[in-house]
Amino acid sequence: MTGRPSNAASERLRQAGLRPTRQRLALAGLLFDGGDRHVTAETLHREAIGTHVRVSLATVYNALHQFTKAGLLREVVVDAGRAYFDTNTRHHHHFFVEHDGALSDIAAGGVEVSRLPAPPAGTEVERVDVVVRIRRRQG
Amino acid sequence: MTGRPSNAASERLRQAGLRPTRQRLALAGLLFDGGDRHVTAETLHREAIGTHVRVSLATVYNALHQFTKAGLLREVVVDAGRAYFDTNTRHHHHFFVEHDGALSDIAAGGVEVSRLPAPPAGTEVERVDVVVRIRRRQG
DNA sequence: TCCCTAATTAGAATAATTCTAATCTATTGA
DNA sequence: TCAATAGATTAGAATTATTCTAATTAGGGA
Repeated sequence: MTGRPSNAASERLRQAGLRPTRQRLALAGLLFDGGDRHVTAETLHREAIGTHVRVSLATVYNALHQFTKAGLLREVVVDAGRAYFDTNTRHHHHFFVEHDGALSDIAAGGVEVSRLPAPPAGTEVERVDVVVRIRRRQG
Repeated sequence: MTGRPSNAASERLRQAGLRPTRQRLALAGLLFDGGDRHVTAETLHREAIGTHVRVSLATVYNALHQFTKAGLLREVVVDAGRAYFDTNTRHHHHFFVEHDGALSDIAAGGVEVSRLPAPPAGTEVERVDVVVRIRRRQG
């Protein structure tokens, strides 16, 4: 076992300026090997533990924030009590089921926001987020 | 001091099915005597203490949630770490400055959201929230 | 290889919120 | 009017979510 690790996750981390440590590689594998995902620190940590990766919850938080700063993830604000992270970093919006915390994407082209008023003097728009809160129909 | 309290705040609470207790009257006064406001539990508690109202932070949280359930307030989700409450309960949207937590309203008519995709099968739309994240222009 | 430096990890501390036991208040009946 | 009862309310304690920082680990040059 001499060669440097050089799989996709490792390369992705390297290019983001983050050392491909054991913990980060494992978390990146869970996050990026597959389709788009939405996670919280808690769900990702539980998943890591479930696959026998030894990593603390604090490290999961650190990694999620580092990945976000590096542009590999995007934070989604839909719940005042919990931070969600999305592996889809393209501009898009969300459906959110408050009852169970389920999140799903709406492609940017799927919603049109028009007639936005000018932002307050001295400020500029950074991003426009649309959250469609939905609930399961009773029955 | 015999007559029952019967000012505006008291009446508002009574109609919401909430006892007009000393704590609730004081908080309602701070919230509703004036124009529209945005508060967090922390800012409202600080304000109450500043006006010599003895009330615990937990009670402020309770009151904010009770007022929200009664339709006197509306929760605004713009920050994953902190709950904001808005005295403007009409349908509308928000500008949010992440750096300092400043919130301001955008009248419902000020934004148009069109071409919304149908929500996932078995669900119905409860509310559509638009958050325009802005930042102070550097300088 | 060893040392130096800087990045990284995770236990401890903090911040935000909720829970629940104790307290208070309104109402009823005597 | 007064006491007893039931239900609502308050706030200290507990929990949950997140961040901080000291100790550890790892990379790169001599």
